[in-house]
Amino acid sequence: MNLKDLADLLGLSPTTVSRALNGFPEVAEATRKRVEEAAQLHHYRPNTQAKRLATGRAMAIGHVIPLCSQHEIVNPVFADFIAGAGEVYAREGYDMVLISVPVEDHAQAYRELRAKRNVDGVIVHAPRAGDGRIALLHELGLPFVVHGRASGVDLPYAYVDVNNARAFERATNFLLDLGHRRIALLNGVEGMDFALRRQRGFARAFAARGLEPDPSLMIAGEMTEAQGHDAACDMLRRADPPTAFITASLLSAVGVRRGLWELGLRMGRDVSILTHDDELGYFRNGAEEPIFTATRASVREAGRRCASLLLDMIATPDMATDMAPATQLMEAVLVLGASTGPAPDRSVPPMTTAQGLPL
Amino acid sequence: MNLKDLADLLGLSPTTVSRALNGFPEVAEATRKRVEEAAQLHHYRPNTQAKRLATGRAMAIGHVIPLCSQHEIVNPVFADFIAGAGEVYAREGYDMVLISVPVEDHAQAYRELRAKRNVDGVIVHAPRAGDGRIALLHELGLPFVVHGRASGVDLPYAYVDVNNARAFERATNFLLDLGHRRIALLNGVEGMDFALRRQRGFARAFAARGLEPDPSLMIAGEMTEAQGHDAACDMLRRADPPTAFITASLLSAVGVRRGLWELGLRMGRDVSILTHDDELGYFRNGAEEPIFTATRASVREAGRRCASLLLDMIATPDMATDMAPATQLMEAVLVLGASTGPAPDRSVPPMTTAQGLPL
DNA sequence: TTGAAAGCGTTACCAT
DNA sequence: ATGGTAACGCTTTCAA
Repeated sequence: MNLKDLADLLGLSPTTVSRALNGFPEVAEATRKRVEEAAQLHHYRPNTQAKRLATGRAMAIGHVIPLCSQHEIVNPVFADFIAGAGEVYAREGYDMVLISVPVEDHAQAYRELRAKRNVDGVIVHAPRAGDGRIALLHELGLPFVVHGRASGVDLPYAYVDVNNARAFERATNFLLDLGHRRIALLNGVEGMDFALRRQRGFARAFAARGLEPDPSLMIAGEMTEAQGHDAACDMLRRADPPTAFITASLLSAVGVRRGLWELGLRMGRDVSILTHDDELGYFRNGAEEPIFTATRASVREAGRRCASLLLDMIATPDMATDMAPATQLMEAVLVLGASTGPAPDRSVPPMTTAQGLPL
Repeated sequence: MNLKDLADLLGLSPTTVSRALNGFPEVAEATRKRVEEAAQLHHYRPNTQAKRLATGRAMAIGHVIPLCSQHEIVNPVFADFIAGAGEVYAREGYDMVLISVPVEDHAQAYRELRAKRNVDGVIVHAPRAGDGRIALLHELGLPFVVHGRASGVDLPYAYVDVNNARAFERATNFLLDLGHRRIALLNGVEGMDFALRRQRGFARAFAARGLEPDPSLMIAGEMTEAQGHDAACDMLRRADPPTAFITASLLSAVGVRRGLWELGLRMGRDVSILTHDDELGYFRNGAEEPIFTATRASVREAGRRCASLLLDMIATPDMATDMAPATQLMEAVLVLGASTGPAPDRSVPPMTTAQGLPL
């Protein structure tokens, strides 16, 4: 059942039927009703490909996943981001196309994407510092929104990001206020923009007090349970162990926690742990809540915002030139709960949400 | 730059250019060469939408994600599966379209998918026992491959699955052989087919020795770290605690392990833990390796196989009627390593791969 | 070996 | 308010 069949059936022209179904104002109300009923009855659905060809819009958004054989796609955060974005696309009638690209040939892949015209825009995942994709997409004139940012890229571009630097600065300050001086930072893979910003915030807190973090307590790598465990065991066995850990993901924190147990130490008494839940701006003390669940709402929200932003940009092309209002920085939220287990010697007071802080 | 432009440029007809580029045998070798060079030079890429409309093939596969507000999409396994499938699609020139559907209206969603013709086939994720989607897709005549199976569905259908029942039967037997009688099963969400099969295997091992598992030691739920932790703490504090745990995911196992530490117990000495890594058929003792990494290769492979299978089915439509050779059952692999920490009283011998076992 | 022309199922412009 | 017709950019059939 296509448009013509339906039109013939109704004794109308395809034009009128199309107009009726697409809500054009000039069609008579009685006609519209008749058309809609017939469409319903015969389960008519316009052929996507034909529509796309005729309108010149792909009605699809590409999510390009850098496939460096390792991280990112395995990141559970990714799945929730996708879920959030998917909500928006579904509502707006867009398809979400996943495109995994071996990191080697960005350029080629994006060019093809552009030339083949099968997406109207692109979400850029996992930006690195100085990420070349931004300049490339600019050059190609393909609308895009970055999930995160890319330090060192001077071009204007739309993004949705968490305030990673401030979040880690506050977390570090919190620990410094409690008297900690030897604080370990378990960060994400070097080169990733978010990791860079987190490190900056960490260093800034020290610098503000004329202090310096110990470089040997700062490590970068995959944010796995093993990373946390190994780092904790290694660092805590040294002559001058850290008294606190800040980790870039809940998984790492779980690992640190396991390390503590193995060494007979107690979280909140012997060692403090602050966890930043992947790209979300949540911190908490330890991992007394289920892994992943706490963060999901926020990542979903980020996905939703990225998608909406991009669809807006596509709808109003001139918006692309005036990028400033399109960028969104989700302020990090600090949620520091009491630690679990036996009452800690040094209790951890709840901290309020960081609202309206300047960037 | 479209086909006509290129043709004009070359002084050829669009027909010939199209033929040259699509490898038709009748075009002169010299012409083909000339066309290919010009195409390269001018970065010509056929318009996807036009091609799709003309050929009637969407050149896209849909991955429908049941969005029950909770599980599945958060499942990190999903991301790797997608990566594997993505490899195949990229190679074959297919797009991967992600479609998240609120569980309520399957039927409607699949019907639309079919009517709009924007995918050539579908991968069914997270099948439940008696999953209605299989009958629906059959009825719609939309090619599909299931990742997993659906107990109680009598229709023939193509799937790629792990031998969950046998994997859990073997794991249970392994523990029973060691003398364990009170074995806890920390399973996935009730209703999911894979969880059902795992439970069946577990029960089968007991039944084969005329034994019965204690129902109070069998729980079903989200496979999170918290699930494992809470279950471990709860069960181990009882009057007759389990001496071993079998968990349906590595995350749960990490939780159990944390529970042990908190209660002052040692893995491998006081309590054994066997972990089944999500849908992969890997078992191991504890979690001494990084979470998620061990499983990745297998899930990717499953993704690859599902995708290839579906593309084959699409290429040769008659294959759909003869489904038997299309199904693939990946035999579960048992990898039981030595436990970490101080030498356990009861050492855990390495177990070889299960190969060529009957279903 | 090449080309002209007719689709593919829409939308959009210009009449009426 | 409705209809004829020309795009959209490709593939495919039929001639030459």
